[in-house]
Amino acid sequence: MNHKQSRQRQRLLEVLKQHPGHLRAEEVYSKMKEKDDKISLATVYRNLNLLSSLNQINRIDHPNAGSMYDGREYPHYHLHCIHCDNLIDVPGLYLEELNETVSKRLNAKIFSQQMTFEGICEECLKKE
Amino acid sequence: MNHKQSRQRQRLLEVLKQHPGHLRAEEVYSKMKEKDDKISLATVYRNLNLLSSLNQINRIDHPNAGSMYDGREYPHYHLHCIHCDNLIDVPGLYLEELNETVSKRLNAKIFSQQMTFEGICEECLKKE
DNA sequence: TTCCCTGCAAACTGTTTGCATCGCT
DNA sequence: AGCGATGCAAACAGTTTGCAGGGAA
Repeated sequence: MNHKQSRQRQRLLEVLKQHPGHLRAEEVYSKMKEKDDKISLATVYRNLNLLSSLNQINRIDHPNAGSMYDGREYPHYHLHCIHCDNLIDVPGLYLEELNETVSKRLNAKIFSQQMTFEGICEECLKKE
Repeated sequence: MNHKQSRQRQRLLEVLKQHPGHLRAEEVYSKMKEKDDKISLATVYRNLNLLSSLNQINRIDHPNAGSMYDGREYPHYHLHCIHCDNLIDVPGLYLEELNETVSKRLNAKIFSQQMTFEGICEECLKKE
């Protein structure tokens, strides 16, 4: 399919690139409305889907809250803290090796990957 | 919380242990009904949640179809084929090292992890 | 002018929950 | 007896879709 450039899609991308953390669709939606960008939730979803399928943004499956998105450009993993429910970025260790080894072993083609560690983050460990 | 042993939970675990692939809640439900096990979908969900929080089964977030479960006992990753939409098991390479490095770097405690590669599986590549 | 994009609302899917009852221990 | 587990149906949350109108190329 051929894509046109729309104000909404452009702004949505900016919102994600500028935000340091992770956002769910609803949050992107309200962030854009705060900025006076008229947009509907359906459009947010459509653009999140489009952009992540083009690998321009990352979709992360949050175990308790649907999908979350980030605009990070370098490959990374996530730690999901089962106490505070936050996602924390983790450097993408062994990524090259993993992709190569896996694609060779399975004779598959790999485009991206998503690694989520389940555990307890530093903050929450301190509180215990 | 204290758990009792119930027929339904026991059988549900058997179903998952015996099945070589991955199942979603609805599929577990119908597999159990085929076997004349009376069970409700709500109970399937409750037990899947319980067992996976006890790490007796694995929950995998399927990008297009909610959660899937497997009863595998060895740690492994998954390849999600974007053509046929299947999940394929992948050996859990570098897992020890990853867990150790990540928990040290973030000062976090890690209980489990979930890695999903997005790509095209061997079968589907052949068909192209 | 042509298609893609959008807004709105309705529809859907997967999952959770309240309540009364059942059944381990 | 006591408390967790279950079934049923209703409720929910997140996401998708049909349709008519708007806007890039």
